[in-house]
Amino acid sequence: MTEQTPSLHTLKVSCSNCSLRELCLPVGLNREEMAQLDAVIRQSRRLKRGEYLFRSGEGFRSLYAVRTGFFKTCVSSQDGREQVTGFQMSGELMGLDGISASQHGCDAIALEDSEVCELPFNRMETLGRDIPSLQHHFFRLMSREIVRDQSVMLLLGNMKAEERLAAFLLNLSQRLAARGFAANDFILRMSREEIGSFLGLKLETVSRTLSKFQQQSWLKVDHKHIQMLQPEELKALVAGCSQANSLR
Amino acid sequence: MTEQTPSLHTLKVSCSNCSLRELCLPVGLNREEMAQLDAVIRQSRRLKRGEYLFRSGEGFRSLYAVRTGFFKTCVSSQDGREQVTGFQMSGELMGLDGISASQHGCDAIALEDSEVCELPFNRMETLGRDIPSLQHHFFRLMSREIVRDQSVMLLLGNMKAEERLAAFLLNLSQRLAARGFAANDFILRMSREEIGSFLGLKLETVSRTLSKFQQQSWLKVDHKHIQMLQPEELKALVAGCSQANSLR
DNA sequence: CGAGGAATTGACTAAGATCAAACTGTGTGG
DNA sequence: CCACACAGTTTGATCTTAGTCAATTCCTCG
Repeated sequence: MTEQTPSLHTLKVSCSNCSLRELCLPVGLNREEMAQLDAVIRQSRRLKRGEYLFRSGEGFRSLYAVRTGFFKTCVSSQDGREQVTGFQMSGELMGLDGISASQHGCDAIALEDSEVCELPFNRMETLGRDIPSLQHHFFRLMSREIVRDQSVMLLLGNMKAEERLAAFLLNLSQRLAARGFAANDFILRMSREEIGSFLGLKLETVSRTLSKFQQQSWLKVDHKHIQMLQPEELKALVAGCSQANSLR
Repeated sequence: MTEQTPSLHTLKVSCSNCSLRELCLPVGLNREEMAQLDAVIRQSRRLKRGEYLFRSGEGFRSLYAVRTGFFKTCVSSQDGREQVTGFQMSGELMGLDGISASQHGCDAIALEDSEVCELPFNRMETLGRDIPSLQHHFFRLMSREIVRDQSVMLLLGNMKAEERLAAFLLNLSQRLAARGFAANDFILRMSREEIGSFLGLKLETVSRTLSKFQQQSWLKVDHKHIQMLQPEELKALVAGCSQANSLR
């Protein structure tokens, strides 16, 4: 038997022993199904901060799951206006918008050095036919993305600057907590401008609003380091205007 | 042979002879597959103007395709702010957001007397495993919805009132044209308030902006009756700021 | 260590929201 | 069939919020 000795870099990462399994593919697969899945998912790819994972218009072949690091996805118009459509952290999926036209509909950019798993879509589709629960999981993932987008629409269409920022911070906090990080003490991976782009605000407004929250001692803001001193106050602010908290 | 004589009301509508087939399920099915599909899709349900097709929070069982008529979907926050997330016309699908949580994530309301086909989701899912092109079609549909939502985010996050309204009218026009209706002369099925809710504007702003377009003789506005006199001007207005025209 | 990008803060502006009043079809009930 | 009520719309006046422009400070990264 000539088993290849895997070098550290090409070490096959498998879903079966991935710590993100619960977040990424929470679907009851038996041992054999899991092996099939592992056979399809490509070893992880590393990206440096600022690197593009894919660009709008590029041919679509795969979905990508964040293993480590942090991404933004954004669409931009011809005249260069950019809309950040989401920020993705470990266990979250990118590229679902590419299926419809067989080409990516947005840019995905690493906001810090990151690592992703590649999920070749054709093979995942085929596998889904053999593993109903996997197929169902993909439908759910796509649906969840649609629900999230609807929350963003509600935010952009109806909420004031303070409400938007509070909702954003609370959502980040909650997602970090779900990954075992501190909920009330974290580092922003994105700039004020990127936050603004996501929230439909200008960077100055983001900055001012953060300062305002700090003055009210709801937050301690030290550049990218955020401490939520009174998360209840932020929650009270968005209590009325959010339906669920599915922003991302 | 005891063939049931179908009454007018329970007349089984079949996909195989539906005039919307190209819009709704543009997927190369053979005769037998089409028969399987017809067996799963429920006869159409009629709704009067103002009636709810489903409500946010209700159990999710089916997707719905508009056969005739016009719908809006909207999410609302606890304190009653409403965000219209889209307007649906014949051949378009509603309910995709319900898959993720097994309950509907928005309200769907008929804006005129309408008729829908019900697509029981579990059965469609099962059928998808037998008919790969059908499965693929559903992934594409969901992805298209995500792409559309991203355009709406770009609109809500970056565009001015005039640009939003122009993009909205052009999108409507294009979709009507795709259904064989006049592109430049149509009736709005929704109120100014509903347009505003969709576009993140107040009804007064929608009204003023329509008046402005009329003053420039880009439009003739007679209540709900819109005539586009100079669509090129509207196109020029949104040329820079839209990526594609996938609003809905 | 220096340069340049990111963030903060202030002053001013403008777009759209809000409030208010008047007008117009539409539809309903007498 | 007409009159009235009402919802939807238009338009004006004013106000508020967030955007724009600008100056300064402060990291961060090469």
